[in-house]
Amino acid sequence: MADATDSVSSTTNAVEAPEAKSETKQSTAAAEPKRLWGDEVDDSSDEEPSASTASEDKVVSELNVGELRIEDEEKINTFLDEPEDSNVTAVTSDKTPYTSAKTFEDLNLSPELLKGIYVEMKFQKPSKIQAISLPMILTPPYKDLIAQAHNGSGKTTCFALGMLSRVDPKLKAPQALCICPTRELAIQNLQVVSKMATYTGISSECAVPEEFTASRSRAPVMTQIIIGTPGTIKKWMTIGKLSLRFMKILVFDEADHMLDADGFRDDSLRIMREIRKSSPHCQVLLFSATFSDSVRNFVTRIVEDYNQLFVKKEELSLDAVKQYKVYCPDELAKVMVIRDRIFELGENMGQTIIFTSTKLGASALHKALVELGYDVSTIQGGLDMSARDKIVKEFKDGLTQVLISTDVLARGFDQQQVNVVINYDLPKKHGMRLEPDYEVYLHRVGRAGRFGRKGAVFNLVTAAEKALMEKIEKHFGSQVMEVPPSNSEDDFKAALKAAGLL
DNA sequence: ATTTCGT
Repeated sequence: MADATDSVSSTTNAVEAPEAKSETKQSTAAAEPKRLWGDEVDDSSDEEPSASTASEDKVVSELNVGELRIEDEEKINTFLDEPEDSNVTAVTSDKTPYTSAKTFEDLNLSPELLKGIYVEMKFQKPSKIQAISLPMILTPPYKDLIAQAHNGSGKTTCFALGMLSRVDPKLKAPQALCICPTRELAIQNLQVVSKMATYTGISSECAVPEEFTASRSRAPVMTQIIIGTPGTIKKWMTIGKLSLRFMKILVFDEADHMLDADGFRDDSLRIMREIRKSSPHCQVLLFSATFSDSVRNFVTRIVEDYNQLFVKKEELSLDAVKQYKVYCPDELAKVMVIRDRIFELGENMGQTIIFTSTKLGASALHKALVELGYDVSTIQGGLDMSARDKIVKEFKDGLTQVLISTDVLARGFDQQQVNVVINYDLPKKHGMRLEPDYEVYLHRVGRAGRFGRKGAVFNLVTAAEKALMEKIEKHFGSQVMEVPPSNSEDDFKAALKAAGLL
């Protein structure tokens, strides 16, 4: 693959940056301390001494990716980095040479898959994260991968292409499995995969709970790519409907949540163990925008000989949107803010998602806003499957402007028209009054400003939540501007203007 | 708390 760069990189253990200039290899890497994937990468200002990036003769590429630094450790680990803005770091586990993909042609994909990428998906070239991760995924020996990727950076494409290119189109048996935390995310991912697969003849289906269908009455799975939620996948496995013998690749979307003790860890591990029993060489990919400390320590124990890729915390999408806080004396004030400010000003701002922490809270807010005469819809896990599907479809079709949601949509939900996110309440760690759930906060924020679009987040904060808000600001080190709740529209107008929405 | 299922 990648014949264009053969002469440069055939003997180096390198993932080349997409826009790497061939002349730029400099020997400045010696002083770089070894950094493991589990280490904190944030808050420490520039650990990358920018003095070494001698900018005189440097052509700044449009992707802002400079040359890679290569450093051989005494161990087999090789360290790859991007000096200029080291927001993506890849760590390979051995000497397997990887060359980053400047184009999709570099990836040795089938012509049918390539056509799907260009014609159906209308992609032109790999995003930064795709350029680096895809060669790691697709180059034999197929190593496991732990990848932290921005919200909306195209990580779905990474594992979708991974699955599609590892599947043998002629073998009519399940060969790729993707596990997601919610039904909605599984359905969304399936839509991406099946669109990408248009010309390949590769089949895909969802393994999610359905309202009127019993698993036991279905035929054994012959679909090649399965995307689903833990419960249904487990069910299909235990009743023998899902053969694992031909499984080549296992993907965890929102991997940190899937492997969090407080999330789906038990289910995920059980599924993974079963697959490894039948298919010991099944490749495992872990993708998420966030990895909490405890999870990333755990994760490195369940995969071995893995490649890894991570980005700095401050690069994780928080800067793409403007964050605001509105101190509200009580809950009524929150409703008034939504009514008088967001709804009144929001006409041309695109769609809005209002997050609540509980199903009850979602229903209560729904009731209040409907009573005020507003047309909102609400989704939460307590609803019928068909109702959930309908509400998501209406929102994705643009028929609904405002959607109230629990954290069922906090992760991964991709709707590019969403420019405003409202935290009706702030995410808290389970059972902890004063401890914010930073990961959920970041994922909620990530629903706005998809793919670098403009966006604004309004945190509606009561006195009881003030400490949470302060901790969140401190944790991310990002400015959350205060907007007064009631004085005049002008403050909100200014906030929305600053966010680029008015 | 939230998610997913089973029972």
